[in-house]
Amino acid sequence: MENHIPSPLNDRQIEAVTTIQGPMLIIAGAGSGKTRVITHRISHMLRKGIPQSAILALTFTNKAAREMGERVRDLTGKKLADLSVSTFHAFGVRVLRRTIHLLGYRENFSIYDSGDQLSLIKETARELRLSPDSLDLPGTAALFSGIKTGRRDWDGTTEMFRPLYQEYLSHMKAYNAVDFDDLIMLPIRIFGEHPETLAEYRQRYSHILVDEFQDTSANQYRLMKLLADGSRNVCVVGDDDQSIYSWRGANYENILRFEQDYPERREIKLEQNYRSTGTILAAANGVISHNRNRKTKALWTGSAEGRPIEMFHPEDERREGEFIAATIKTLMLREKVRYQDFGVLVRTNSLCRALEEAFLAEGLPYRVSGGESFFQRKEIKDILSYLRVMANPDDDVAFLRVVNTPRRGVGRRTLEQIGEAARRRSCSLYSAAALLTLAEDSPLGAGIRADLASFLALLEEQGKAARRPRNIAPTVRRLVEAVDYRGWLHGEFQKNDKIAKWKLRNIELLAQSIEDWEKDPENFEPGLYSYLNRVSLISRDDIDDEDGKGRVNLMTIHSAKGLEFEIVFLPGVEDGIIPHARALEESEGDMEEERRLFYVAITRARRKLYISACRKRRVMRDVAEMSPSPFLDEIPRDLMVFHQEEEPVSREEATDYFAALKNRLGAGARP
DNA sequence: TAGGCCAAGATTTTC
DNA sequence: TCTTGGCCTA
Repeated sequence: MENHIPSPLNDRQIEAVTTIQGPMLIIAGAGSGKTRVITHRISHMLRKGIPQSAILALTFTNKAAREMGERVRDLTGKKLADLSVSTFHAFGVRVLRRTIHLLGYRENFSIYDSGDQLSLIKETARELRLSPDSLDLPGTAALFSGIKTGRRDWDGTTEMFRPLYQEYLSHMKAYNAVDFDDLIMLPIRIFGEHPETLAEYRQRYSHILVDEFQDTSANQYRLMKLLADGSRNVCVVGDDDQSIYSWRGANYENILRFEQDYPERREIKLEQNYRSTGTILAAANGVISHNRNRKTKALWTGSAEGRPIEMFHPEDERREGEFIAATIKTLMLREKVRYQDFGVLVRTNSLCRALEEAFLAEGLPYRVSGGESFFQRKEIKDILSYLRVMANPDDDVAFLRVVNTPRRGVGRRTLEQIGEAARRRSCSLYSAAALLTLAEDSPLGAGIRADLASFLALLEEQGKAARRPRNIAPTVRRLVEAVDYRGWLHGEFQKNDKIAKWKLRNIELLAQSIEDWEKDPENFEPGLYSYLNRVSLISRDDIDDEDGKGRVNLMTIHSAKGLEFEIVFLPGVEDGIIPHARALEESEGDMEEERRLFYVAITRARRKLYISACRKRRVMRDVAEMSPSPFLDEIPRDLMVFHQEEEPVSREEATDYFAALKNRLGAGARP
């Protein structure tokens, strides 16, 4: 059997791949070939005769799930339609699609993302007459999430928000809506309250695998354990040093918990790094060794030292961008590095802008993952909200979003009246609106009643259409016409016609993507509900992977986890950015998480690492003096070379330089 | 009562 | 820089 396994796997890796019964903990250091181990392990299981439908692999991002699925397919040469590789949240949705009725929800439930959540909290606060300035919305949302998932409890300072929370919950239930936390919590509840359902799932999934285990939350762990305790064939793969999602409830102590819960486990440490040069690894080790809460491990590499890490201190973020763009161009010419082999990794999305400007100016093709996702764009959310109301008329948040977009004369007063009616009858805004258009004693004027009535009729009619098989995309196109979204956009952006055109194009792209999805022969469930479920979980990194070739990658460190690049640039390595000032405010322990983040950033690089820290930086409206990140002191000095700030190379000079270089190379002459 | 205009405030990371 | 909320006008 073993000779089916490609030779480059080392002994530990082979052990990790071939031990498929019983619990297993794999501690996989950065660059230790983790993904290969996981994909080989799955294909090994398949070869051993474990049916694909019995395997459940859980990951963190859609991207990771998709890549894992693809790799296994490549490895086995099979389609594997029954193999479950998905994110925890997507798995939660699948469970809920089948079982949510057990909790009294209907199957057309809406999934609220954080934006929807914020609008609901805001709306609820308004109803409760809470003064809006006493309310820190994101903070409240974080509190609610903490309460719901059991990470926090009410205390002296938060107690006052309790009624708001209760109200929030009852609204969610009334709207037939769930939030991201619910996608984990509700399956746990269902499994707890309905042992026969749990038994079914245990029966089905005899082999469970969890990737990025250090990022599982306490509840994801519970969910995993519920499923795994049937067979106890559960394999978790993680690295405590790369735990960077504690703000989302991730808890690397799950590794310790796993060791307690599964005392019979096999434990394997993968410590050989196949990715980076000795220099880069030494820098990473230097940094991470300052963390006190970690499992000791010694990452080593057989690779050569490689070249030193280059440090820059540009004057401001503009210079920084120019420097990075120019360096990329130089390296491409001198070392024949391809665009896609560069990764530019930032702590916060806001740092992207200056870099993008520089790349645009230099004509460097780049790809940003992160920032505003396609599905977060206003025009897209508008259209999707229309679909959501059609699917689930009880979804008040979606209703509010579309009821006056494009404007149809429904203003504040009208909405108040609809809201009042809804409260009195405890029904949705949609039903209340329907009622008020008909009622004899309606407080609404005749004009507005007619407008509302035709709006509701439109939703009704298009909703029916959208439910017909493979008819979502045509419905979207018809809808755009019917509400004259085009005319509205042109009106809204009179001064800038380009924006209007661009937004319309986005909508057409959306319609196109829906059409592709509906027509995909491998899509076994092409309905409206399943479409909406699906798009709610699509986040930033999920589109345009095809044309990612030939572009420089610009992304946050968080979204770079699991990826690697020949050459990595880390801009903005300044105190207050990494470690991030806001993160440190929350608690002291977050310093270690920030350090892990920096560690993850460094270990993405295969061959060469550039780090820069600006002296000044624009922050919102004004310019702030910056100082270098304290983490830089943790990198051994002898691994770095410092660059004085040079005059930025102008475009003409650069062109001259390249021309000269080409001449020289062409002539075969030496400098 | 709806919608336009202006000023102030704001954002760490993702499913 | 962009978004949101409040105020004013029609």
